[in-house]
Amino acid sequence: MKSVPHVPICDECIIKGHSIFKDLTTDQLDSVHYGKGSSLYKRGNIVYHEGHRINGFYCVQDGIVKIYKTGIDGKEQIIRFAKPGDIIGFRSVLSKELACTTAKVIEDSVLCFIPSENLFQLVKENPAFSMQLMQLTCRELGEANNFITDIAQKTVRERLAEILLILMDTFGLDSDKVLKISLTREEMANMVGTATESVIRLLSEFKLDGLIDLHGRKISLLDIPGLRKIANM
Amino acid sequence: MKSVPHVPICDECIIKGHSIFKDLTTDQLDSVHYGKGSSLYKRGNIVYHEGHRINGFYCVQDGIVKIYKTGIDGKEQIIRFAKPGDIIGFRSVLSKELACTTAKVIEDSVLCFIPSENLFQLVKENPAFSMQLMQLTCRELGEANNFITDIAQKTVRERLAEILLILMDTFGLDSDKVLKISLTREEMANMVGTATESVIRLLSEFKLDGLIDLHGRKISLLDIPGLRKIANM
DNA sequence: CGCTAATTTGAGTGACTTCAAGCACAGTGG
DNA sequence: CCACTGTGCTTGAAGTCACTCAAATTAGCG
Repeated sequence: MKSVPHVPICDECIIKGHSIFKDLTTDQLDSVHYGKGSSLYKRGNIVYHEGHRINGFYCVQDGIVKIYKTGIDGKEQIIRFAKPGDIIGFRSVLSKELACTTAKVIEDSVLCFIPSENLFQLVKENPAFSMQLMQLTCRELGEANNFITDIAQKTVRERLAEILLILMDTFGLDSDKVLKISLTREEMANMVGTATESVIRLLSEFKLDGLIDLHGRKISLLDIPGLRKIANM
Repeated sequence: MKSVPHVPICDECIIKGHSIFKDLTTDQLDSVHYGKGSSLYKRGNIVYHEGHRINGFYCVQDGIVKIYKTGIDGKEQIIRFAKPGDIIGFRSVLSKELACTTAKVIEDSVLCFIPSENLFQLVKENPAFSMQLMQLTCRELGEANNFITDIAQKTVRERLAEILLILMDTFGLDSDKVLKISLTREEMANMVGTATESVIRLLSEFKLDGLIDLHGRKISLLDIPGLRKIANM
């Protein structure tokens, strides 16, 4: 990572409008802005490491960050992806625990770092901000519970179809119905909780059934209702 | 459920000391106390239903409540158990979503119901309380992430051993090393995310290996290090 | 410098194995 | 007596292993 020539101004940040920061006063937004640092992270950079202490959280200004846990013999379990406007690392800051996940950049990113004290100060003086933060964690918790149920009850095939649809909802499709996020088959396997080979096999099956089309990492979702049916949603 | 003859007084509630309520002023505790209702719930009673709106949350005064989601063809996925001092339903209240889980009493319980407005009021006027609540949800989120990784990567055998240890940590053992919570094999299966038969078979295996002892629903944990080894912890 | 050669990384396949689900049925005990 | 526990047997989904092939990176070198 390296520092960014032009530090993005929170006040002007597109992120402001629809994020947890939307209830901050101009003064509070300024305090975030002046307290923060911004850095450019290249693909592959680690933002923070599982088990390490972090003394602040990050706001994704640009790029995509993969949040994952490392399980048995180093196998990754991807928890979520953070895209512009999302914040990462706040869970560990708030609960005052060590980071329980690793954050790795998968598309060159600009991240703003906001120190813990700043966060705690805002919670103290702005109840609306606290509510936003709480709602965010509660929504994430709800999603985590859904995922637990899926992973425990659905087949790999169902989960893979579901993940494709979730990726579509999160990152969208471009003109040719191609998913706007590029993942390796291994990463997809680490989301679904299966082996890389199984993902490869199932994706070709989906292609054979006319549900999707494959060109390397480009995956086009051709038959969304069909995928939804397989995913049991 | 039926109303309790003697409404437990928050001020005197043992729960107060170690719960999210510990930072409330006497006035605030009073407001919770006078705004709340208490009811006795018998085993099998449903406290709230997945998909329904709930206009408040519950504090478990006594008993055990099972929190679960209903997945494909009605199969339960147990998310957690709530014991005295725990609060349930707050996730949906805070995120202003419909309940994403069902809460069912598995040991006769006394639950205090605290209306949403009351909760929002406290968040507004007591930042320390907000912090407690946030830390609670963040810790739960961390646990959920752990569970996702486990269920995605560990075998049923490993998960079952782990669940036994988690139940020990949560509910403790009595004099004879017997787990202080009584679950059906099906409920254990619904925690682990497996079939009832698999739980039965694995429990007998564990017994054969001298790790546990079985007397109906009474499960004694004989060799905790052994279980920990199997669970990969 | 430019242009192969060498290495790495990811996608894809086939053969084989194994874990665990599902079904059917037999006890059993509150 | 019905819900729960327990057992045997079968089958299938998915994991593992062992490769090939293609593309992308890096290194080597005249």
